[in-house]
Amino acid sequence: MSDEQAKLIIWARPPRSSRGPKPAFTLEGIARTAVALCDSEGLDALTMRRLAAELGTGTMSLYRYVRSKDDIIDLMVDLTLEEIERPEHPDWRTGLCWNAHQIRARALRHPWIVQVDAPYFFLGPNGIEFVEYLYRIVDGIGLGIDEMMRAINLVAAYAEGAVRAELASGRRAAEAGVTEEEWIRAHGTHFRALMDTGRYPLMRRVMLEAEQPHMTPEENFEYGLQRVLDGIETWLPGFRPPKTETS
Amino acid sequence: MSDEQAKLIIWARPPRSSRGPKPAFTLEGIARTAVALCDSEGLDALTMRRLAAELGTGTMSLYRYVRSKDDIIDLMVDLTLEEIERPEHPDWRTGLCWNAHQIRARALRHPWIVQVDAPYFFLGPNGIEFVEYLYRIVDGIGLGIDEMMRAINLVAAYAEGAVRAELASGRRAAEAGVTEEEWIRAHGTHFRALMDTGRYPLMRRVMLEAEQPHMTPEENFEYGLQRVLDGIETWLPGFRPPKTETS
DNA sequence: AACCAACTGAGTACGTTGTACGCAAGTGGA
DNA sequence: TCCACTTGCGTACAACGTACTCAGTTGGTT
Repeated sequence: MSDEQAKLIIWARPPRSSRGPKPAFTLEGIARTAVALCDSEGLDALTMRRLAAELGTGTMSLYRYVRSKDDIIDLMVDLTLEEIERPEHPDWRTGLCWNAHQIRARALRHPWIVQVDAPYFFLGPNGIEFVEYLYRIVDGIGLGIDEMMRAINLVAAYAEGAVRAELASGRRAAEAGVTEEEWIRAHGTHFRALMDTGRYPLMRRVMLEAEQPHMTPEENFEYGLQRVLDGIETWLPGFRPPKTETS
Repeated sequence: MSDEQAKLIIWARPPRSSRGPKPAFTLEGIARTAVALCDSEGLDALTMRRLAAELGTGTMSLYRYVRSKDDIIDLMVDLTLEEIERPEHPDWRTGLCWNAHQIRARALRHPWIVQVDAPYFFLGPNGIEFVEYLYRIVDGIGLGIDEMMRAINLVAAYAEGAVRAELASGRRAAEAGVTEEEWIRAHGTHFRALMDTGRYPLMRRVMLEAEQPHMTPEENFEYGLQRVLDGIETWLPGFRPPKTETS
């Protein structure tokens, strides 16, 4: 861990000389505090002043460790990859499926993640380890490096997009702060009127049937994921209709 | 168009009475100016003062039209849906494929879109028309409303996730402001050293083979999209070869 | 024709944000 | 011992979203 800390420093700050007082904090500690803060109070609560107070130090002290607030967010994203285990899998489909669910679980634990701009541009120690792990899942099944990359990116794109849609609308609804009844009163009548114009017969059906029990978000995610994996499977070289694995 | 303007007002502000001076602007005009501003200078350039100046009015005058800056962004997102045509398609696959490409094209024209938090929570006039259109694509092929919704959401999740990944890393690289050579010097050597540890043989292969020509982003997007559509197709009623469930 | 309620545009001001700058104090190699 | 170089951190500033306020404009009512 302290070995990886050294790598982090390269990204966030130039390496320290041996002169001068010992730093009172570590990048990891700072990031961990920031993650805890955002987990409980959301990304908007992450302020340099607030984070410093949480750490019991002065605001500007943080800039001895990072160059900007964005650096902190990069470190936070990398830190959350630490909690994703990396077991071996019997085949690529099981592996990619498991991975997609891990991505979703992480996003549910840390909902602020879907709000950060380019979460995968910065590759910290955990990120590197994670990406290598992804490639290992699709390695040895007869794919070239480009095909492996495409399969990984495809599953990642779906998982990110789906979980983002799942979380974002919920957060927006919460931010609006409206109780459900208030929302219905403000917009529901307007919507109902729009539906009654007859211009939107299909959306009308959606609204009517939306009142009966639906799939859980979890099941919806799983459904889409299986379709994506199906798609990869039909395209994979050596694929046989019954579940035969080429090795 | 002025009919739709009336709907917009319902969302953004209570309806106007006939008393008092005529408003100098329209919601659509404000949103259009804001879109032009963000297209050319990015989402960060969108400030209330800047937008007001662009319109040739006072900053606080904008608040006669919207309740907050977020309202403006909602209007902008809806406005960009206006430029997506809605032709008929011979079959659902052609339709969903075309739609995914439209989503990508829109994001390339308006890169700031992938930065807004929950683009589909607010359903403006164009958004409603667009969603109804999506349902029309998958209507009449024997799907229940839930299945239709799932098919649409799946393609949307992939398209959003893929285009977000495609754009976000590019924007981050641009923001870093580093020329390619500088980036290589700052991080490339660090990366090379990491690769030389032998811990990441697959990423090493990626880096080595990444120097030769790759697929264009367009082709990569198309590849993933076809896999997603394949996945839907294998699941559609009337097509039942293998039913592999892993969980 | 006169009135005034309801609107308009817009200036001023406030709280909060990220962070540049500077300084006193601490520390290890010379 | 010295001092180059670190540390934590207080102060300060520009820019942000927006609440408050007020003069000016308009059209329905009298």
